[in-house]
Amino acid sequence: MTARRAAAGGQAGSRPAGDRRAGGRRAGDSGTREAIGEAARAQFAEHGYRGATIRGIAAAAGVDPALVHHYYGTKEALFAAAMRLPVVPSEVLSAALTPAGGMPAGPGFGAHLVRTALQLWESDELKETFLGLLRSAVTSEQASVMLREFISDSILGTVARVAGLGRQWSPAEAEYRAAMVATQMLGLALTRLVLGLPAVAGASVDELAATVGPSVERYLSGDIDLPARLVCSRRPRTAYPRRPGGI
Amino acid sequence: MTARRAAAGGQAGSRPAGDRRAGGRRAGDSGTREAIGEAARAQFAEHGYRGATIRGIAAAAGVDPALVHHYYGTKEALFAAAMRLPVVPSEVLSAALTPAGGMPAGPGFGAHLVRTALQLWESDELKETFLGLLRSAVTSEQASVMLREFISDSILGTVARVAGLGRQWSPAEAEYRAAMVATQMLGLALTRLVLGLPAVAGASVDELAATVGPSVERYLSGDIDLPARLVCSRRPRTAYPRRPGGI
DNA sequence: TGTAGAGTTCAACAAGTGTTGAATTAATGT
DNA sequence: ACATTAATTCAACACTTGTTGAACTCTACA
Repeated sequence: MTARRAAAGGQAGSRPAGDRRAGGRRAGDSGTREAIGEAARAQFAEHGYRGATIRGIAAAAGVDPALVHHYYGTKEALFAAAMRLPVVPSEVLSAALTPAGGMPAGPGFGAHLVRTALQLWESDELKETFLGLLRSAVTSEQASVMLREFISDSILGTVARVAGLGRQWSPAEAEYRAAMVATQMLGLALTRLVLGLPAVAGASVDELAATVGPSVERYLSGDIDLPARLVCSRRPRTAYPRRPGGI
Repeated sequence: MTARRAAAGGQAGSRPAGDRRAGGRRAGDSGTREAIGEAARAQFAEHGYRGATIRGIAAAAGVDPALVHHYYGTKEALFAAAMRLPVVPSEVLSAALTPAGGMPAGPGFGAHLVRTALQLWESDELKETFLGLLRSAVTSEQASVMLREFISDSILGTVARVAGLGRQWSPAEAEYRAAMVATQMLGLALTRLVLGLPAVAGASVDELAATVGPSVERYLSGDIDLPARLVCSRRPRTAYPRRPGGI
């Protein structure tokens, strides 16, 4: 309660603290909208789309539930707004993925990638967005689409582009290789952040990077056994051939 | 609606179809309890613990919601009962993990393991249990504990035991290696079954086994970079040192 | 035949959900 | 000083949720 004042610090508010009259406008430009957004991101990250409630978000922001609907219309819209990444991740990713001293796809690149990702979601608002997306995508159709697009467009595209520098990959092969990386990285996130498997959650970033890195590197630049249909690049891109989970 | 008759077929019921009087006992031993259990497993698999509702489960079983509470007491108890594996998986796993012709940890063992797992949850009641557990573990504390224990005890233990035949691993090292396998396999399940990433969901079992298999094999029998604290086996087992997700 | 008991349904309660509209207060522009 | 408008709260609606207790109907057994 009243966590809003602390959370939205530095935006405005020259009025004395502790005033809580009933109804009425408070100040010209309080950071309430942003406070609601941050509270929503935190709640979605912790409970997922279904588990997070408007009343809970409002309480965390120190605000009436009706204000949530006043600023963001519906719960879906609030979720979409809260899960919009604060920074466009492609540039951040490209910058983070290039190790100091050029040579993006050289040896040790996999470990560098894993370490970067682990550090990125170790403590940040990016972690909240990612966790909220992951927790919600498992049950909500909308969130599933959002996470899928987020992974496909932003993450996989960038990873494939950076890692494929100097190589001649068909788009289909690049997509497949990047998807394998996603497979490993999402499993790492799931077991470490969500499930809390002891051996994974208890390991350090460097340890995990050293162990998992070579697998990722193999997916990106190794001599893997590609599906036969991908070698001659007939580009079956974004074909969505099957969806076994019924999502 | 009235899917119960079809779902619980072959149990009993010698009365004419289409009767639906109000109240009262129907027959001596209808398979209602089992029908409710199956409906619950399906609903939990599709919507997760929070998303599945008692009324929905009852409707899927063609039964009054009160009957659900009559047989299984509360929703939590129903979930626990529905997620109890129909077959003890350790024996199934051990049998499935040993390729025809001995030599459990030889070359190609990783691909065999991946193929086995993919086929196992391709179409079965095991897939429903697993999906229900996975979908629920992301938001429900109880389900998270269940899935963690399920993975730690049943899966990881068996995998580590089978793969470590003839090797001298400390328990801590075996646990770490098996956890890395879980990392990869859970990521595969998440992207293929839940998220439906095109490149992963569209690939065949054999293709994925060929691509992912070597990674798993490396985790199990390869020369990986182990954390330094694991080499001298001071057994920090089940230590739960940290849980970043706040689960 | 009668009685105990299991199977089943009905109706409702209390709590929590997203959402809405009216009312209230303060800042701002004229 | 006055009207406008944005920010905020209150109170409620319509709905869904898990859960409960009473009632009803049939079978099984004495």
